[in-house]
Amino acid sequence: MSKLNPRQQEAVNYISGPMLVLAGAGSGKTSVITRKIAYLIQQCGISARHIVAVTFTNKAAREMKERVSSLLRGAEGHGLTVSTFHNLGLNIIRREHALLGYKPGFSIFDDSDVKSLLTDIMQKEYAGDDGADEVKNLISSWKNDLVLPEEALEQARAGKEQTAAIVYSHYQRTLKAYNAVDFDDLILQPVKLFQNHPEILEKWRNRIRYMLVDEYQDTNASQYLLVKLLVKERAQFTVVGDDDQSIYAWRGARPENLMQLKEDFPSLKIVMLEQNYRSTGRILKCANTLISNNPHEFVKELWSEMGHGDEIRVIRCRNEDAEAERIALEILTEHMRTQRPYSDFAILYRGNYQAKIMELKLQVHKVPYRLSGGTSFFGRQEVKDLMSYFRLLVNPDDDNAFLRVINVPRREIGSTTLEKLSAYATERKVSMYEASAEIGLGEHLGARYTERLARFKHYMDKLRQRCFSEEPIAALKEMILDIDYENWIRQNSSSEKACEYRMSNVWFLIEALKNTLERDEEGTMTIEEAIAKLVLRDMLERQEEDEDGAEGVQMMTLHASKGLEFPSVYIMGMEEEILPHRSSIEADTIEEERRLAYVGITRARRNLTFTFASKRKQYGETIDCIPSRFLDELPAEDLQWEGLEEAPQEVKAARGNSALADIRAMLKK
DNA sequence: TCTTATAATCTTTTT
DNA sequence: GATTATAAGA
Repeated sequence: MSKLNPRQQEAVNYISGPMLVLAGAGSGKTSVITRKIAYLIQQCGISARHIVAVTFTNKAAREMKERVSSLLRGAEGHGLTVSTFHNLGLNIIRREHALLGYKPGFSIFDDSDVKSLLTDIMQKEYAGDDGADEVKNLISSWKNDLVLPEEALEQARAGKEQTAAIVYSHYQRTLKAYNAVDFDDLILQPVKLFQNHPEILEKWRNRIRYMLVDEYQDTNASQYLLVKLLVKERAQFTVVGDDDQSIYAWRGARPENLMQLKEDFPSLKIVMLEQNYRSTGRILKCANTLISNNPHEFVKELWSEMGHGDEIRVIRCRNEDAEAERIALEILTEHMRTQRPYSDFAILYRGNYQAKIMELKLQVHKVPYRLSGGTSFFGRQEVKDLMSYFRLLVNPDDDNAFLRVINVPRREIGSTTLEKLSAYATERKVSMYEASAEIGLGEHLGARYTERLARFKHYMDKLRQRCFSEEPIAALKEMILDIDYENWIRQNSSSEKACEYRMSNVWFLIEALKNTLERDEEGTMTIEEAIAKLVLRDMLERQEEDEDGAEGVQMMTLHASKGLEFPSVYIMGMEEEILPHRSSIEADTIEEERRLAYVGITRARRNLTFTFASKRKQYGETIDCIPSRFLDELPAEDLQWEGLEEAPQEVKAARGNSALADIRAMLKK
């Protein structure tokens, strides 16, 4: 406790009522949460079983767990729950699935599953699939706002919204038929359950005596309601958040929830943490000046005792190639000169697509790097294939998984056969998998094709039995050999090397499944649950870290960098249309982009460098870039510009940070 | 009826 | 500059 400053101590010690901790970047927020958990257990005599801490990412949950256990002795921490919102929701649905009308082994649809299902529905039923993405976003925001299909139909106004609402109800029925939930359901369904079954809610309330929520500004309406339901009258909770780091409004987060808290819980105690233990004064000044351009409910200003520090550099490069080259070379020479490990450096960017060129340059100069986050692993064909096999094994109702694996590898079952199977299955009201071996199918399909379908079903049936009665891992490994998946991958790979790499992903996934089963503390995990955890990416990142070791330059999106810190930070692509992103300029959500830049800046401990390109290739065409407006909002006296010599007159003038709007207008013309 | 080759489309961020 | 819809071969 002596390591904490007075404000932090206050935040840890106050347990008699609801509490909000407004924690600025680098103000020791994780310390407060972890120490508070230890305090609750050791000083207040609350059993760890009754404490639940919720975060947004698996990474944060894992880190918190580790830090808490280092503060505790022996079995004190046994039964403590530290998990993501989605994992908590999954556990609730798992335990209460019968009441919600789901069968055990239900599938979790990830983003790409949802998208393919929606395009399918729209093509079949509503002539055309244009705007499937838009519909997906609308449905997601309805779900985040606890709007059910019937209500959506009522309140939908414009034509677009109306079709979306119709698709929504269709979509929800289909999910139910597939015995599947999507990510939003993981929160929505528990909330519905608690609202309709007070006795179940009571049960969970008795289990959860104290609740802690991290990154509270990222909660959406349904997540907040879930918290509110669980803590209700007792109101024993602490939430920690920072409105300046709210960067997830686009997926339904409501930073207003911070204000709402004061209204919902009038006895709310607020503590503000403003001392920063991470960055130099210059970096903080940069961050403060930038964010002061946003309107504020809570005004806070970060300060630190870390000294003034070096100037912040802004480097202009000829094009995106030179930009990446510059960063790679600089990290290389810095590493050589100062012997600082590569892991001291981080490269941050707005979109994942920017990573590609950077990766290339790092490889050329033999700089080791670690690319973290991203959907890349689960987006891989071989991973999707295998996951679909897993899903179909534990959930035969999952038509989506069925369609993905039925012809992988080739079983000579094409679209026409599947159309007919689908029509028959719908008529009989069974899943496509179930329908595959039904006698009546023969009336609609030739013997040749019914035979092919039946053979597949019988194989999977046998495999399922083995998975549940004997060693599931061994059975799955055998399956991969049975279906000769390696050969299928080889045919679809450009080279033998690519094939090898993809097969290593396959075995990695099997290993991850095995480890998830083995690392379960209670020893009660079933294969269904292990697969569900895999979809939520739990247990996966840890293994990646174990394998690669920590050495290497860290590359990630600005979003993924939240909560982390690095001695040296490079933020690339500081240009209009990138940061702020084009669509944010159009939608007029510049504030969120500014907060994104703020998050990036506050990741840096000692050195901070911005880069931008004056020309860049897009759509295969070269376009002129305009430096980001955020650069102009930084304190000019703390910046050191570089590479402006050959810049066009307009950009040069922009440096002085005046009359910028005019110059921009000029450049745009 | 299934598979392979060519043309048209887009790119934010994530559990 | 890479991934999905469409058309022609097997």
